[in-house]
Amino acid sequence: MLDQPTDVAACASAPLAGGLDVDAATALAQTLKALADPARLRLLSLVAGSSTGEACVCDLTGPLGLSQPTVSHHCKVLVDAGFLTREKRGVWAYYAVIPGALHTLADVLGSAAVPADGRAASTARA
Amino acid sequence: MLDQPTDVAACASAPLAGGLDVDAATALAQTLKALADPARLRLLSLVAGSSTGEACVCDLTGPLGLSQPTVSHHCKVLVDAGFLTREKRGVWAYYAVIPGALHTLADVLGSAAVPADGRAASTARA
DNA sequence: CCGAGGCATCGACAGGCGTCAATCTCCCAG
DNA sequence: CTGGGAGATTGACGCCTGTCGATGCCTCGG
Repeated sequence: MLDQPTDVAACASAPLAGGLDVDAATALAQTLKALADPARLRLLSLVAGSSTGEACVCDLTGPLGLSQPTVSHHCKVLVDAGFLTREKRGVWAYYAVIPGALHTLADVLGSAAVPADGRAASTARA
Repeated sequence: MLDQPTDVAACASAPLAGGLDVDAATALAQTLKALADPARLRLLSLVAGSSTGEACVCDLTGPLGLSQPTVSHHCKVLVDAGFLTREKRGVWAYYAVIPGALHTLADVLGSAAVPADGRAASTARA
């Protein structure tokens, strides 16, 4: 299978123009970047696994082994990325996972995972 | 480094011990971090959308607008994360997406995203 | 009204990561 | 055997980010 001597221009001829455009890739990367952190993954898991489905910052600092400002920062990132909701009740701020947020992301990744043969991915709108 | 929880027992009684453990979270975060980059997302998309399902580095530098070392670096990251395969044929190195890699990741995220009603993913499924 | 406590914000620091220029290695063509 | 080209590696630089201590805000209890 090494018979493309004349077609050596394969490297330069294929336009390869498909795929996500720059801003779509940037947006998806930012969403993924919000999850690409052990502390935030564990934080999400703790909140999701809570008996009431929500947790305040002081509940998370212990299990996570992080300081209160750091936990607050991670919560803000996850809220900003659309994975958590923040509800201030009295002195405490309760965070809860947004149902379907992770599933939506999983669906985007799964739909992009069908290369099949006819360039299925392309612009897989979010 | 690892501090010992002094058991402040602040506001809630729930110990919140569930969730992913540290190493699982770290591993998943590392996989996600490999995808959390616009250049790598577009690279994957370009390779997956290629007519032959594979592409060499010199095919990617143009569409990505990145230098050859940078593209090679991103390819290495994706190969290391289990999203791409590398096959050296002659002078060129052809990269192809591993079928099911993205789907597996999507499945992990999706399964963790089903809190159903109470606690869901991870441990303690009663 | 005043003290206490939870949380967000600020400033600072260290580490990681993306990027490129320069260089090296390897393989093929002649 | 020699030249050329593709790709990987190295070193350096700058930006981004995770982390913490200190501090301010805001709400509740007394």
